[in-house]
Amino acid sequence: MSFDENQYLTPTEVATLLKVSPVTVRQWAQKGMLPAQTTAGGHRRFDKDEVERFARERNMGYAITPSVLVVDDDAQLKNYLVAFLQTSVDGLEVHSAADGFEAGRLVQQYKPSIVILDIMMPGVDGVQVCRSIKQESTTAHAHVVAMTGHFTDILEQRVIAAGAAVLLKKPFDSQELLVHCGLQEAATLGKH
Amino acid sequence: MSFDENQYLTPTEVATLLKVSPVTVRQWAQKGMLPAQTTAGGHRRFDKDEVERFARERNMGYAITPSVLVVDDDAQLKNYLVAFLQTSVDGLEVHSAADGFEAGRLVQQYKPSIVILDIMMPGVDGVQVCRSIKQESTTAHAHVVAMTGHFTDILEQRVIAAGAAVLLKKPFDSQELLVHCGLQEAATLGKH
DNA sequence: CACCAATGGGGTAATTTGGGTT
DNA sequence: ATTGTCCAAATTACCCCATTGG
Repeated sequence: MSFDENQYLTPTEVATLLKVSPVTVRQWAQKGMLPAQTTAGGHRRFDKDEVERFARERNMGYAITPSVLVVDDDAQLKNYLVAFLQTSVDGLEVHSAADGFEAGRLVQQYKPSIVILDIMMPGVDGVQVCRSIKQESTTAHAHVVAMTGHFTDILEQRVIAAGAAVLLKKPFDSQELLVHCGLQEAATLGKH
Repeated sequence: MSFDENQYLTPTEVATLLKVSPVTVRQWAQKGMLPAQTTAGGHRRFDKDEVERFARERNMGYAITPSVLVVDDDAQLKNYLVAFLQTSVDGLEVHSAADGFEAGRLVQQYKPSIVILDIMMPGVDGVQVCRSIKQESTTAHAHVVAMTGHFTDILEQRVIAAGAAVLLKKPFDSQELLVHCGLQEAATLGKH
């Protein structure tokens, strides 16, 4: 029961995620169904990705902590969005990136359920990023909410074609963002 | 300060690598299972090679499979380097990225032991990328070989300060690359 | 030199784990 | 196929204070 930052999972953590007892997880590991590494003392450690794959292959309910990734080079807007989301939705895990490299790293690390993406960042082809997120199976599930200060119909078409759910025109209403993220209900609950 | 690399690892770094808590690393050190040097103030510093040996002797996972990530927007050079590395070193795992987003994604996914990085890619601040790789504990171990077509002493200073092992001036000799990657021996072996 | 957040050390107590067996 | 229980051992939490590194 430790932190979310760790890349590895302990047997009980896996058990909790897969809604099973630790003993069962142990068996799966012994039978080689679930690949595991070991510590010096022989305790097993599991890779998040392996567990996820294991769960998916067997259609098990895998309780992934929903998280949001905000990608924008405008530090002010980025920080505002992070703060807004964190205060609006209780317990929501929010990360942010200011450039393409960080965005890629965090997408792969957290595999967020929602990506709020500025598609007109200097030096970053947002449409390509969106396409990339959708092409990789480990991140394709992400709900991409794109945004831009230079809205055109053509751009909107391209962004949607790349897999985004919507292209928002800056500036936009905060509540509108929540709606497009599918978080409006959670937000209402969180405010009480 | 920077001869070559971070030859030494701090307790938390070791803990992250071996998928264990810092406390446990401390115990291992106390019991003499894992050799450690100590600072004047009594804090422990671990030798990279010792940690690797420790992990190998107990066949814990620990990224023993060395892998290389090539980052360059020039598709021709990128593909050449990938092909060259794969044929030079037998069984070497090589990946490549052409933009910042892909680079970030692959760094996080494979946590390569070596990153060959063009630091003057359009729209990508290579120095920042290098710094980012070195700052994150899960990828800080990577040996970064930077390269550029616009070599200056100032740039070299900045790149090295950001954590790269070297800044190569394009064009460079393939053998030279292997040397800076620490792969020359493996290459020789692979050729027979 | 002082400041400061993050990290590390020592120690004890609490929790978790693997394996055998049910 | 999954889980309960027992036990010795491994790992971790927690406290308090020192060190590290900017």
